[in-house]
Amino acid sequence: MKNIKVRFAPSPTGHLHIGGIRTALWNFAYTQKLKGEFMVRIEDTDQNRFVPGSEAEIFEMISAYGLSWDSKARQSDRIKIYQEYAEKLVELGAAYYCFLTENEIAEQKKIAAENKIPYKFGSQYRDLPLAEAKKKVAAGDKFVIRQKIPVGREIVFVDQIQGKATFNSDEINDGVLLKSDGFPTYHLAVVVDDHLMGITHALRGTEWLPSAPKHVLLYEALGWDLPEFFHFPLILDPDGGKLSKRKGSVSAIEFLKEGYLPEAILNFLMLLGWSPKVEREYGEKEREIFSLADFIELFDPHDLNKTAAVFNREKLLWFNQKYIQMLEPDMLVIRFSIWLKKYSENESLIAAIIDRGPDYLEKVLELVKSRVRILSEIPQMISFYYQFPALVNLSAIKQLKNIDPKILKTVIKKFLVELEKYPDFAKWQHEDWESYVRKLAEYNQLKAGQLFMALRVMITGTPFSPPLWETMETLGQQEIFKRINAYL
RNA sequence: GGCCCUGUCGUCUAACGGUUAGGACACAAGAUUCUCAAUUUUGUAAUCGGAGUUCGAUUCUCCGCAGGGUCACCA
Repeated sequence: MKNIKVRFAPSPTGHLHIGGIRTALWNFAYTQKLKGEFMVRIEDTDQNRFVPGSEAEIFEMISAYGLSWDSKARQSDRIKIYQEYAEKLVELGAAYYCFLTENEIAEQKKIAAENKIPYKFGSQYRDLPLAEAKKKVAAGDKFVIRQKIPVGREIVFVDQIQGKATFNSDEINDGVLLKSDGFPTYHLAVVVDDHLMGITHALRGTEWLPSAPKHVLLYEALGWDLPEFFHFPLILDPDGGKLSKRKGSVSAIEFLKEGYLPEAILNFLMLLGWSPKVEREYGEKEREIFSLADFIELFDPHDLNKTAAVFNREKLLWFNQKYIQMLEPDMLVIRFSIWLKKYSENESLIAAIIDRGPDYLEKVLELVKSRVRILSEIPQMISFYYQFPALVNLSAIKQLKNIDPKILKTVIKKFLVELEKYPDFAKWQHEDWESYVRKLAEYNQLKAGQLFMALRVMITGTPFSPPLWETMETLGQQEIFKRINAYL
């Protein structure tokens, strides 16, 4: 069996969509599994939609998500080739020069609409003798090359996911193959490239299924073998339709900015339209955590679902939290530091973090780890470990409502005074802090929980924080003194 | 609207024509607990509707209905 070759073929028209990462993942995984070749082909044949920098971002994102390519190509480098094949198709009678202008076509549509009849494209140049067409071309007439779709033909091909697909050629119109600017359209370029580059398996979204018969016709005209087609379903928005911007990020780079871990996103994405084919005991918990390596081993595009999947952001968040929890402490430090440098704009916090060093950061991160879903939540959560928190009105805290502020103040003062009697308190561990504060509450007949809360708010600036004792240990006595003093 | 595809808990999904229709996220309740989380236990929740085939249908067929894709000199 010959080696497989697949391609991921994005257009540089803006940020790479997260669905593109899924497409790339499936293509990549399949080649990794079968030791094939994975090509990234930049489909930049629309000069109007070209966005500078977008191509570089595509490659950057593929790498950032842990994937890699074996080869790459750019369609704008291959214009000559497409032109040759367009002309060859004309010679073969599978295409023709068309001199209809866009205005003339618009006029056709308008007339159809006025007469309330469905519009069907038709060109009087379809059967113009080639010699005459060439004469017009030589004379400098503007033209496009259109595919000459045969009349009354049934086009049948097999899709590995959708099954046998049958289309009637009469429902397809003579689409443009070569535009008047000399660039090919997708339909020409994809067929020429896939053949010339030796693509064996074409994995792409179902939005391409309706145009697949056009491609089949082109393969046929040129006498080429079809690749295996896999048209997989789209990712849907919770509101229906394609995944849209309104409810959150949609581009690969935005998810990274928000502090999602690529491996978590990959794990989420691989399960959108696919599930592992494994024997399961009835009622058994099913595995959902898969590394890229696991996935490569298990994935087969033939197992892909036919149904579109809704992008469930809650579940993505859950995956991300899981992956953060699974990170070793030192790895979390590294991952967070990289994210911070790249995407955070909180300069003062960044400076403070660098100043205190990685060991301190590691301690701090371990305290917030189980509370973090995405990395961008961390700065807010850890800032009090680095910066003096804002003063809070204690009586506004729910748990401190029915406690006399005077009594509280007295106890807090005692807390500081008593503490000085212990010579080695600078080295106190969290257990020491805990037993000390508990005793203090007991002697003063204060509810332990209330004293804890008061200290928590004074030290951290918020009623929701990581464990108090560990936090005190981490901050150290000097800092605790300063913060509590601010309330006296 | 034409053509094509798809309908299992709210969502992602599992189930040789035979299971009390399973798992995960979310949600709810309990346990744990210094707060918030995390963890853990339990629970609520689905085969779109109608005919047929069959001893038996989530699974096969047909008809409805619903959702999606597509009908560009965009990919």
